[in-house]
Formats: sequence, C-alpha cells, structure tokens
Amino acid sequence: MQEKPELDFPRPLTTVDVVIFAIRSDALQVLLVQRPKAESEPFPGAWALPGGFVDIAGDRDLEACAVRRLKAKTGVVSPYLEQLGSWGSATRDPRGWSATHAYFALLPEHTAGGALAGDAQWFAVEGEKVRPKLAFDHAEILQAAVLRLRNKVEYTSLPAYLMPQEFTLPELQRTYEIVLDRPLEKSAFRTRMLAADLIEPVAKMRKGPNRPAQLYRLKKAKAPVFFTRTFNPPG
Amino acid sequence: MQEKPELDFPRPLTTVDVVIFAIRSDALQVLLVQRPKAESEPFPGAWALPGGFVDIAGDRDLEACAVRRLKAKTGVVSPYLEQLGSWGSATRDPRGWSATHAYFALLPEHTAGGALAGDAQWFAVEGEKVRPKLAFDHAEILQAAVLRLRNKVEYTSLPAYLMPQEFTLPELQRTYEIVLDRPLEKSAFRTRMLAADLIEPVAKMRKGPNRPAQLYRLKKAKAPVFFTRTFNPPG
DNA sequence: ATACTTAGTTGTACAGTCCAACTAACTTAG
DNA sequence: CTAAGTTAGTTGGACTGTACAACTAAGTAT
Repeated sequence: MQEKPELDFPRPLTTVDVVIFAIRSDALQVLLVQRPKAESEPFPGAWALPGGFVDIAGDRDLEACAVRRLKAKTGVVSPYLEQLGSWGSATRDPRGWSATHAYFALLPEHTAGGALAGDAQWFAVEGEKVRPKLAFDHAEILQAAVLRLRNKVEYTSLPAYLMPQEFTLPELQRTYEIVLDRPLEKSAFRTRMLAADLIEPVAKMRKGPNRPAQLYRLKKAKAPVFFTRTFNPPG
Repeated sequence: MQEKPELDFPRPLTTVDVVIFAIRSDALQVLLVQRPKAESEPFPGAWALPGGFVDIAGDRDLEACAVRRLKAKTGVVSPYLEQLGSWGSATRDPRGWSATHAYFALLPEHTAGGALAGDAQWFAVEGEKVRPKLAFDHAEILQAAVLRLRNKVEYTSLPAYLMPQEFTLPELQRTYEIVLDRPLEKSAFRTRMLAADLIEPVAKMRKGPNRPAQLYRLKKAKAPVFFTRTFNPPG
C-alpha cells in the first residue's frame, strides 16, 4: 500500500489548436502553418492549424496557451476568442494518445494583414474545407469551427468582430453574407442591427463612386449580441 | 541532434468529467459522487462530478471515456450526450497541471431511478448550483452546464431527452419550465412542439383525476430539433 | 346535477422577417 | 446642365409564430 495514489501511469499528449478566421479579399479565410519537414515529425510539410503542446511551466491555463499561440502567429493580442471543443483519441497523433483543446478566433479586417509568422499563410475557406490536406484531424476541427461560426452568425453579432474599427451597414451585411454564403435581406438586416445595442454612428461617411454610406463603430467593449430569431428559415 | 523531436517533457493530467442531469421529484437534479476519504487524495470526502483519468489503454477516444464513466455510475448506455468544453490550468488540481474534458448528459426520467453506484447520489440544482461544496473547479463546470442547458432549451427540443418513453404535452411543458425556471405559454408551447417533426401520438391517454391527456412518444432516433426563435423575449 | 380541475382550442394583438417598390445621394458621360 | 447608372437607405404590405386571454372539453368529487 502506497502513501499516495499512483500518478505515474501514462498520460495523453496535450495540445491547444486555434482556428483563426478573418475576412480577406471578400472571402472567409483561415490561418494555417506549415509543419516542419523533418521526417521525424508527424505530417512533415503538411499544413495544420496553429497550435502545439501545452507548456505546463509557461501556460497558466488553456486559454492563456491559446492566446500565446495566436499572438505568436499573428501579433494580435485580444481578438474574439471562443472555445470550440476538444478532440482526443488513441489514433489522431501517430506519436500516441493525444487530446487537443480547440479554440476559434475572429480577427478584425485590418489586423489580418499585419505581422505574420514566416511559416503561416492565409487560405480561403471553401464550403467547410480548405484546399490543402491538413495534418492530424485538423480538417475535422476546421469543419466544426466553420459550422459553429455559421450557426452562430444566424442569431448573433459575431461578424462584427471581423470588421475594421469603422464600417458601414452594407459592409457588415456583406460580411454576414460571406460567412453564411447566402444573401440576406437589406431592410430586415438593417432593422435587426439598428435595434440591437451594438453599434453607434460616427460623424463620418464612407465615400465612393455613388451615394455615401453612414460609418458606424462597435459600442465599446461589446460582448456579442444574441438575437431571439435566426434569419431566413434556413430550410 | 536527436533522431526524434523530444516528447518526454512533462504532460498535464488528463481527465473526463460528466455532468449528468435528470428530472426527479419535479426538479432538475445532477448526479454527484463522493471522493475517497483517504487524506492522500485531493478533496477527500468532497462531492464531485463523476469522472476521472483517461485510460489510454482502454479508452479509444474522449467520448468513449465519457460513456464509460456514465455507464459505471448509472448503468445507462446511450442517453443524450454532448461535449460541454474543457477546463485546464496549473492550479485546478493540487496534483499538478491538469485538463478535464467535460460532457453533459440528459437521462430519461425512468432510468434515473435505476442502478446507481454506491458512491453516487442525486442533488437538486438550485440556481446554477448545488448545496454541497464541490471538489476541484466542478462548481464552475456545473454552472457552465446549467447555463448551456438553459440556453439551449430556449430554442431546442433537448428536454424531450429528459422524458420517459411516453409522455403528455403538459408533462413536456412542465419539464421545460423546470429547466428554465419560468412558466411558458400553453398554446404557444403546443403550437411549437406539434409543428416540429419531433413527437407522435400513441393510441393511449394519461388518465388522472380530471381530463385525460394525449400520450406521445419521440419519433424514432430523433436528433434534437432547433427552432428558429426563442420563447419569451427572455429580457 | 354542480363545482372543480386540468386538457386542449380559438381569436386577437404584436414583433420581426420577407419581399418589393420606392426615394436619396453620389459619379460619370454627353 | 442633364440623364443614366449605382449604391444607400426607407416604406408598406404579407406572412409567421409567439403572447395573451377567453373559451370549450372531459374527467373526478360532492
């Protein structure tokens, strides 16, 4: 009989991965990193979600680890960040039983052009996928992230976090439409957004080749707004 | 330079916990287990969520581990089970950096009286809490589970999983009201449920001291239904 | 029979989306 | 200066589903 209950049984590998979304070139894009090409690494040279092992000396908690990964690849410090779920199994990593804690982040449009790590690159989301074949089960995680995002966009103000600091209502609507991949009604969209305690006009207009549009900004420190209906009966 | 990248750095402890809900005595209840009383254990004698370490030899994946834990404490094999999220930090377990993958389950009413493990007991959920002080950060996990459940009940058919095989619409409405902790409108509730492709009448009535009520059952293998509105503007 | 209770229905009001047509403000071409 | 084209923004009616309240239906108990 031992003093302490046994703790030296084998433990799964523990990682954190972040699905980082931004609007670029009028499309929903996701940031991927290329894995090292050494043959000793799993999935050498493949594209993968940014992430890696939890550093039990340096990371206070899971979210701190996600924030660290996000900052390392994008330089962005406090975007919208939400836990997505976890994936763990005996087979997802050839090195052994492993579990990953997945997060997803929404970057405002202007930050998405900033300081990128050298191994990182943006990819357009097509359907719920991305062109290259991803390492591990990252395609599945990405799909879950896209589905979660699309679903929440139906009844929340999440796309506001993808906008630059100042934006017009047609621009915001366009972002909704990009994420949902379907057109929305202009007047219903405006009614919904303006009724919510979400945005406020600034004393400027966006000028273009035709009628100028009112510029708005997010009310400060705004948590996402939840609406009580979805848009279109999506059926 | 080594052949393989290092993998022998310290790894966090990895556990799975399950928040198991059922309706008992006209109230929302949650199943807790008492921790061993040996002083060598963390939180000796305290109540905790059912769960424990992932067994990398026996558990194929996280969900299998959750199902195993659920079956061990309740005997139930395939109730509604949903991933809730994960909690990991340096301080949540005195034994060291630890991460738990939390699930929540909804048990149908009749199974909730069945074969309970000896160390397990049902507790009424009051607000988002339970009377006894819980081990680890389990109070926080329980709160997250209750909030998630309440929130989803506004626009899904989740409470149907808490019902016995056959039930009446007033009984289903009562379950909604217990979870939400507020009354709902009878006619709107009936309209919503009957319009959904969710339940079907059986050729029986529930008899009581007054007018009998039509009995229904879930249509087979029904995934939860999502409605496009919430109930009451909950404001 | 009458009162009481719960099941279930009916009808009106209301909120917010859907749809379509309209007005407003700007640029560019003649 | 005017007309055409484009996008911003508004307006009004149809429709859907909830809120609210009053009603009918079917049983028990007295």
